[in-house]
This record gives sequence, C-alpha cells and structure tokens, in this order.
Amino acid sequence: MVNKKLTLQLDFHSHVPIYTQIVEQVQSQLANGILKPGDQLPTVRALAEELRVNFNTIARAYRMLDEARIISTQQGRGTYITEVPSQKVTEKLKRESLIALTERFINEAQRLGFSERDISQMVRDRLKVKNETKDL
Amino acid sequence: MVNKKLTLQLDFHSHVPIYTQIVEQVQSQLANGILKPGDQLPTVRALAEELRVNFNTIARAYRMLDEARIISTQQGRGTYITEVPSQKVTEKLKRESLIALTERFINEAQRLGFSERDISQMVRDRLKVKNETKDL
DNA sequence: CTTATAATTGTACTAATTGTATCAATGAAT
DNA sequence: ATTCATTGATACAATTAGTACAATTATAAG
Repeated sequence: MVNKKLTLQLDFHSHVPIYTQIVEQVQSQLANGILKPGDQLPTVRALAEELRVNFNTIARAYRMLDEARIISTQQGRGTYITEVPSQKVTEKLKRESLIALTERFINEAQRLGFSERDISQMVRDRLKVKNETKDL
Repeated sequence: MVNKKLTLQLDFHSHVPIYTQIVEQVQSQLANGILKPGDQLPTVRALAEELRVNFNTIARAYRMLDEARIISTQQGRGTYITEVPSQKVTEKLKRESLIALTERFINEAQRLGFSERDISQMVRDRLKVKNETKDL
C-alpha cells in the first residue's frame, strides 16, 4: 500500500476553525490507526489545494500538531507522523479523540433538535441493546 | 446559484428598532425558503453599508439570531444560516436518525478501545460541560 | 564526484476580513 | 429633567490570506 491519501471532512459552516478541524481529525486518525508513525502527510500546499484552503491554515494546523509532538515538520522535507509516540501520548490522544467524537455526536444530535435527556437516554439504550444481542 | 443577495426593507420611521426589523425579516425569509440552511449572510459591515446603518446594529441583530440558533456567527469567518432540519422531518425519521447517529458514535468509540462505561461517562461529562459553559 | 541551479517544502511576518466588546451620544417616553 | 432603549464610534480579537524567505532535495553541468 502506498500513499494513503489523507482524507479530511471539513465543515466550513462549523463554528470550529478549519485548523482545529484538521488537528482533531489527524489526531483521531492516528488514534484509530488510520495514520501510523512514519506516515508522511501531504505538503501544506498540496493539502491546502485539495481542501480549497490557504496553505497557511494547513501550516497552522501542522504547527499545532508539531507542538503536540504528534507530527514532525521539517522545512524542505515534509511532515511525518512522529515515530514511537509514547504510551502516554497515545492514551492522551485517544482520550482527546473520544472527547472530540463525543462533542461532534452531541452537536449533531442537538442539531436534530434532541434534548440532553433524549441524547443520554439514547446512548444508554443503544449500549443496552448492544449487550443483549451480544449475549445471544 | 451564487450570492443570493439578502434584501431587506427597513422602515426608519417605524418605532420598531432596526435590529428587530432585521431579525424579523431574516426569520421570515428563512421561513419562506428565500434563505436556506448553509446560506452565508452578508458581513456585518457589508450589510451595514448597504442599509446605511451602523454595523453594530447589524451585529446586534446577528447576535440575537445567533442566540435563537437561527444563524451561526463566526468571528473572522462570517455568518451562516444554521443547518437545521426542517419541520417536515417527521418525529419518526428524527428518531431513526438519532439511533443511527448514536450507533455510529458508539461503534467509533469502541473501535478506539473505550468501554461502555467510558463512553456513557464521557457523554454525561460533555453534556455537563456544555451546560456549564452555556451559563456563563 | 563536485558544484551550481532549480524545485520543493515549511516558516515568518504582515495584511485583510470578519465578528466582539465597551462605552458614548442620541432621542423618545414619562 | 431623568431614564432607558437605541444607535454610533472606537478599539479589539480571531481567522484566513498574501508575500517573501530559508532549508532541503533533486537535477544538471563541468
């Protein structure tokens, strides 16, 4: 397998800045194993063109990921997922991914007009259903 | 279709405040389908200039619409009609989409390795945070 | 093989665009 | 005249875009 193309879903109407969306999704994909240590990310310009965004916006996201030691950006070479991210980092990443995932979920549900009660009830409900079918 | 220009009729002699007139007309145009979810509204300054009004008046109207969840204003980016599902969506459909949404969420979270406890705890947690920040 | 040059890539700094916050001025109602 | 809602003026903050630059790598000339 070559050139796993980084696929990002941006919501330009979201209140979440583009660079934050990029950061979150890269973190999530790393936590999920979609991205792996050593993988090269697209160049700031390439990704910018693909996402129809200014390359400085990508650069900003990369800088944030770099500061979080998640990627390593090297002028003139490219950007790569950091090798051997510590157990601590991956745990933290997973946690943050879950937070981001949960918030997206809640926002989506509320956008549909559901109350907090509805939402938490539904989560309980689905977890329960999952357990019951598993026990068959 | 691009750049549907927001057209507002203001009555400067009315005793109804300008910002109220703006709020009402945007609401009305949304209800009439003249404005649709995702549509970008003019910037506060652009609309202010067009209507010969101070941009703070526009900002105030936008803020009210934002608080009413009708639009989403984003500093540095712009203002958009909120992506809200129409009333035409039946309760049943909504329910079904919440189920689907919830199951996708749970599956994602479990794929990240989180337990059911983790997941429901995180949902409670995020809902709580949301409430607290709202009350500021 | 060494060196010069171009191409590619990230960085830094600045500007432009957009909404926010605060307070002052205006004007109508009492 | 006082009060209060409305509007305006000004300064600020956040996001994105523009431009020039520096580091690395690739390529070609000698």
